[in-house]
Amino acid sequence: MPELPEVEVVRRGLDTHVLERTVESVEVFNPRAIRKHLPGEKDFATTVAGNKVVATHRRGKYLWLELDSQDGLVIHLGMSGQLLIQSNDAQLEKHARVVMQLSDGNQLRFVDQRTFGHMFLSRDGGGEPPEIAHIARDPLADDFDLAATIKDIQRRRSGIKRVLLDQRVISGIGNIYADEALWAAKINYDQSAETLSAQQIRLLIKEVTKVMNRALDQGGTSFDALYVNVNGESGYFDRSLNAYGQEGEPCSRCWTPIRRDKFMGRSSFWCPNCQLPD
DNA sequence: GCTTGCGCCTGAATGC
DNA sequence: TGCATTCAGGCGCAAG
Repeated sequence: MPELPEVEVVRRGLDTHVLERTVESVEVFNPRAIRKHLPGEKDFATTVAGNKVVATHRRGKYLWLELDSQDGLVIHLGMSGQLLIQSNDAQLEKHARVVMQLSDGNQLRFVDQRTFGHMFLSRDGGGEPPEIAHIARDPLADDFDLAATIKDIQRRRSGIKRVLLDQRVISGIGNIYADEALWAAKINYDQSAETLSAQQIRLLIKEVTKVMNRALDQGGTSFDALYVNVNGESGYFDRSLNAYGQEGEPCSRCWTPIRRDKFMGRSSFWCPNCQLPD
């Protein structure tokens, strides 16, 4: 699934292939893809069409295209979403949800098998879309405030992993990066955030940032001219994972078998020796 | 206000 | 063989 580094790669791709182009027409193939655009399909298509893309932005895993009408086209890729640049005559993908005809003869296609992704038009007159104002800065953002984030984490009583996944506290961290950062920092996923020291949290954020930067360096180099995002897969999957998906495998630090727990309707992978519960 | 549980969705993998 | 069930997880809603 697209992690934050992949979303940033997509944004850069949009900068190259969509910026300064006009959206000539819009076709919605699955209304679920624009379920958050409350005025509906027809309004979406007619309001987006005719506008030029003047800037691209990202916050956490949200993208938005700034249009010359000052509206913002907000996009989230969800679990399986891709943005592809294809020529007009290229065969439509099976899971194509929204197709936008661009003025340069190409199409911007939103393809999403599992339809967790979505897009909508924010009509607030430019600037940051208010609909995503609750999304915190991610660790790669220029204005990410480390000290304030540490303080915010320390006042939460939930388990640290739930806090890491809470986009209002810190954005861009998914299940995989959370497990890997917790493993690297030797912290149990269920330990209450308020019991962690500032130093421990700083280490956690440092680890997650390191992983994101590595994936970003990788993703940035495997970029095809006609593909904004090649396959929606994380560059992180190419690297060896220390915890995520490693159930039963020996921990690479202490050889204790990695354990898997049910957590928030998903899985948590952790080393029962290195990441002792509090 | 804060914390917690879960529904949404598809297709691959697994179970009977 | 074939049908049913489980699993994956980002996000936001709603209940506690």
